[in-house]
Amino acid sequence: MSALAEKKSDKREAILDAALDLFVERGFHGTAVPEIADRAAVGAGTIYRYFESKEALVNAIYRMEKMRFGHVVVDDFPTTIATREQFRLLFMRMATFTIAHPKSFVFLELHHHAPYLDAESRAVEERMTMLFTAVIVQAQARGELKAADPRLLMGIVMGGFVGVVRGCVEIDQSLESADWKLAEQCLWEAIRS
Amino acid sequence: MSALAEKKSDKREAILDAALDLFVERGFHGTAVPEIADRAAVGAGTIYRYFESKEALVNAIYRMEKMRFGHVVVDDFPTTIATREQFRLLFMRMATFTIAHPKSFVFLELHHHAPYLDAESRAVEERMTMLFTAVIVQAQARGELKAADPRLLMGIVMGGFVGVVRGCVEIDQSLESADWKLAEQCLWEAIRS
Amino acid sequence: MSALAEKKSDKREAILDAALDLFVERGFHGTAVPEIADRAAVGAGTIYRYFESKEALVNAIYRMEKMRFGHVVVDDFPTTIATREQFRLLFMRMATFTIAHPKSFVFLELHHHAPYLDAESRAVEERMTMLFTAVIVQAQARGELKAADPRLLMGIVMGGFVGVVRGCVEIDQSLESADWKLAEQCLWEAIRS
Amino acid sequence: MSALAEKKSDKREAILDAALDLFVERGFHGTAVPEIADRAAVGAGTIYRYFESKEALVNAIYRMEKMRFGHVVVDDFPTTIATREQFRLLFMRMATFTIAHPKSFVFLELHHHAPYLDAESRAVEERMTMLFTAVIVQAQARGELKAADPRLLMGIVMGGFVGVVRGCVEIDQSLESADWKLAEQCLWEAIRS
DNA sequence: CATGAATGAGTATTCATTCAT
DNA sequence: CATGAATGAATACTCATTCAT
Repeated sequence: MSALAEKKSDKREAILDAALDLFVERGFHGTAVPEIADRAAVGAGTIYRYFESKEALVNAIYRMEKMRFGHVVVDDFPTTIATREQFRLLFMRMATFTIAHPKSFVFLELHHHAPYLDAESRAVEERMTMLFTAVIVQAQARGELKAADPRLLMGIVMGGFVGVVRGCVEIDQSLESADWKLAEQCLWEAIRS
Repeated sequence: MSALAEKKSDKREAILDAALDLFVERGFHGTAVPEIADRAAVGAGTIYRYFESKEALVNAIYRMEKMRFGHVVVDDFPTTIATREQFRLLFMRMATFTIAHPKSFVFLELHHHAPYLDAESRAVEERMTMLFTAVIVQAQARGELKAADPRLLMGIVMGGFVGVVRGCVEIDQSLESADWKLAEQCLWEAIRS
Repeated sequence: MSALAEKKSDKREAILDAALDLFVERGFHGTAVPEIADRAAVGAGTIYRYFESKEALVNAIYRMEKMRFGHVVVDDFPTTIATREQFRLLFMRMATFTIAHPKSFVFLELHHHAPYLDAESRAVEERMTMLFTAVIVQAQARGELKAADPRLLMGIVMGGFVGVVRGCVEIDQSLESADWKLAEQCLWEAIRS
Repeated sequence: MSALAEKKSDKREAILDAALDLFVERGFHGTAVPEIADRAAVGAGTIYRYFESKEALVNAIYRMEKMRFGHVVVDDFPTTIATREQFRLLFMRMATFTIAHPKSFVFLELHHHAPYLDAESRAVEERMTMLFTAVIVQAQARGELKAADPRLLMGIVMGGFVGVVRGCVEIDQSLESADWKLAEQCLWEAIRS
């Protein structure tokens, strides 16, 4: 109402942030709505002014974070540069996103295919998968990647990336300090022909 | 209570199986104890004859499965054969385990570092990690793997493996039919020097 | 706030109307204050400018409707005409009121002795009962009504009247079309000596 | 389990009794489930072992009491005796039921057509109404009742009966002491031709 | 031993009421 | 004056756990 910087609702944002944190820490079912309210410093009832239910809330977070991920990683993705450069760019953008929003990344990982995600959330996920697949297929056509099921290659790269991130998180190492360039090189060698 | 084959209690086994299934399907907090009892075809109270609490149950499963994984994957692991062979063996043993016990594998993945795992469960996990690390360090000493933090390499390999499994699960493809040899080759190339 | 016709506040009236409707449809506890606000097309807070609480609101309605009923039914009630005529007049005035304000009548019926009615509301109710009783006692003194406890006779007449109204409401028959004259004759025969 | 007299579940009965009392005193929406549990001296959760929801509970009570009423009032209703005798029997059976189960009677009155009654409950109600209607129509055919819409006559009689009961309840008079014979005579005169 | 009825603390959600704008 | 966002106590309902049988 007052400050210019307060574009959208303060509280909505606070709720989303708090819920993201807690869902990452304790899981969806392990997080009580009043806990979210407490951490967001709002009343329990306030959450229901912004989200119809706990499920609606988790879905809102999923879609928002997935799209944020998409904006950072796939927006303006160059299709004409060399495959090696494409891979590096993709990987580094993913690293950039993960460093900037580590919780978001972990959240997206954890909720990949959770039963409480609704059709729309799943659609957002699917769109992104198809994008990646297309890039891989194209590169395979140029003979620059191994001739395997694109899903296998994608599984290896995304899984490997997650493995690196998890390694950092588990030992409380800062993500900035990770050897992203080396990891990128490893995973490139995994899939290049 | 008579048959020789019935070493441990029938019921205990049934409970563990049912709980494993449900924890994988719906998560720890998403699974009610009476549901476990129903699927195990025992009374709800019976669960508490074998396990002190729901947490004790999930920890028992975690330790049991982790050790089963260990038995299949690391028992009698040859230290003298070539690194390439060591990697292939490790990878294929992991594939064997995952094909034989897919739920167990997914369970272990999902509960990696869950807050309700107790100290002992974490210790089991740690022991296994150290084992893998030792193998990697040794191979690095021989100059056969990239000279990176062993945790990075392990993250890539384990993550990549999980990525392949998840890929199969997501598209309901049988794990037997996955191209394990190709995946193994990819991940070897990822980490070899 | 300007027009002469707007004696009391527009909004107060709208709130009373909306609340009457909803209390009849869903009961006192079954009606949410914001619902009343919505139907009255005012803000939820506005209700509290006019009424101290939900209870105060229901009491205000009760007293207002009870007094409206009183004005139609007992004002200028002739004490000198024949008992038969008195009864006919009373009955037809009640019918007139019920036809004009069916919701009000049903509301009064439903909230007869509700625990959230306060002392003043109960007093309004009592005054009206005493009036009726006096008429009955007088007529009994003239030997024109059965020599029973006046409360019994009043119970029969008022109950019978309600029964007729409920019959119409239940089958969605318009109250105008009811055979009021016949009903009046029935109930007169019930109590006449 | 033990006592012979304990045919059905003790607790189920206690819950039904407590709920009947409270629904009569405070209405459906005005009664909290834990209040019912308290008065029934059972845990709140226990209610849900016997009834799926609060609505299921109120419907169970409605059906049970309606049928109990039916058993007392309409079972073995003689069709061959004189109409005057039929009416007296009906009326006195209703009085007997009301004296024996006053709360049940008031409950049935209050929940007549409540929106949370389900189709089955409504069907029970309808069956009884049709029974009464048939008796009235028959008597009209014999020219012993006024030639009015049977629903009107039924409304007058049932309404009048309720009026008498309410009169007693309001002044805390015992129902036994009511002058049922006189009331019966009044209502007979109301409808006889 | 095994059971499942019983429990009550805990959960998601609603709603009467307040108050800053 | 009027509002409706915000609140938190209260509600219906669930579920881990116990215990009499």
